[in-house]
Amino acid sequence: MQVFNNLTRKLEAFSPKNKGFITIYSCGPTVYDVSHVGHARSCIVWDMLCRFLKFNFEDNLEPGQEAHKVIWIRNITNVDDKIVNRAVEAGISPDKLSRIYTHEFWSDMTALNISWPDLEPRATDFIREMIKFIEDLIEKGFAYEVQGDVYFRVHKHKDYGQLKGLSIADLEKGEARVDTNSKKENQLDFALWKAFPREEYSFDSPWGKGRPGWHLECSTMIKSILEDLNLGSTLDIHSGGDDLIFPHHENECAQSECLSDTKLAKYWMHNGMVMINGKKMSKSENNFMTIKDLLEKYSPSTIRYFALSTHYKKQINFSDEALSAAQTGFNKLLESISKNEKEKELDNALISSFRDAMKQDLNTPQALAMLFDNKDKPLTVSYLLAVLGFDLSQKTSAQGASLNSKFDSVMRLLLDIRAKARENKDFAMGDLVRDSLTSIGIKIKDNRNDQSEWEIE
RNA sequence: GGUGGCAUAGCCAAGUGGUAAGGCAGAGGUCUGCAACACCUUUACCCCCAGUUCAAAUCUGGGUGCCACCUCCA
Repeated sequence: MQVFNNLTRKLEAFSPKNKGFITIYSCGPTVYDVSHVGHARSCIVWDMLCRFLKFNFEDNLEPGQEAHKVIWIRNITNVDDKIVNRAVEAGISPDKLSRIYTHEFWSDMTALNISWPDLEPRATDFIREMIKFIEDLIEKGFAYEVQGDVYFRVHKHKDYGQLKGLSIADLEKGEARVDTNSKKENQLDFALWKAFPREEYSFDSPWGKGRPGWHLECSTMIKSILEDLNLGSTLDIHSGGDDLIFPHHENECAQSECLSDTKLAKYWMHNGMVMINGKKMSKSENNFMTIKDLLEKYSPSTIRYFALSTHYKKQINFSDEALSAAQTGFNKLLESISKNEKEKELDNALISSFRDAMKQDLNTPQALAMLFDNKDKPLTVSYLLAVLGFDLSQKTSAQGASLNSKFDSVMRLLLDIRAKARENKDFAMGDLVRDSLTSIGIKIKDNRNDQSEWEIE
């Protein structure tokens, strides 16, 4: 299998680091608000990767291949200034707020049929380990304390800039658009620990009350989990959105690699950003869409199909036109395979071409095209759709959330038909509608001005 | 200002040296009382210019356009 490794900017053959295991860490959400379509894309993509790895390395081994258990780790970031600010606004504790949005996130993930990660560490459960991590970095001379803050010395890491593909000198050339922080030895240095005077959410540390820097949690949790599993200190795959490459992932690399003297991850994979109507998704510019908004109009399968019909590394533009086309197209595929003659057994040639496409850095657009080309093989097509994470039990057009609004329209229609019948003195027809609805448990009420209303009993 | 990415039909999107997959929309047809559904058929010389090659959407150079990152972000 070939994957594009952002560390080398090349397509590389994927080979697991440890015998018997494949470890993947995906950067998860900061739980301070409802999840948006960017999270949806990212989660669908990495879910698809894990499902395919399981297909390829656990269940359908090729001759001579050893089985590997796939372990997917996705974190929940529940320490963050935004969480504290929101919590203060809402008048609840930051912990409560982050738990509320964690549940919101889970419900979105469930709706989208994203499989549960094998491990889902939360930042606050690893504060002690983070402090130890920082202490060790200070001891080794990679970090320094200033007035309750602790910063990482970027210049001490020889590979700094590797993920971004730049040298430290190059990075320094970039126009500094950040407020300069005079506490740092160097502007590129980043915080491992921030003094945090607010009582709402700070933790005791050797440097006083404060909170960990954002990048630290991933490094620490990866370290702890890999140690617990006895799998060394290098992940197979670290994944996340493009926007995380710098500085988030770069800094994770720096911390971890300076501490352990080994690579943090063998392969770095990044998904492209989501655009909405051709422009960057941005809350401040009011160009924004939540997963719940999207589920109002489109089925989970449509969203997955749409997300996978573009290669994961490319930008994807969520426009109504494209999503509607995806909905129509995918429903046609499902309808078609449900109507076709049943195959007796799986078509191995098709499975094999599908797998070849997927092995080429997850070429889902090509893999999906193959399914359209093989509508006459419903058994195999359904099987392969499941490999990509489609939940076919959701049925074609029974689009969960959009059902409600459609139901309203259908009821309106039935009432119109009944009104027409009564107008024509066809009371048998009118009563048929009313009595049938009543027997289903929907009560019809005719009010004075001939406006009928309904309610579910 | 620095860096990276992308540019394929009306729209979405594969293809990375051998003569343009697939989907949506459109057109024609089979089916149908008429439709819908399904099925069949059909629609592109790949942003521009120059070069390398027997051969380029695919490689090289130069343009143009769009986007992202450099600040919290999947």
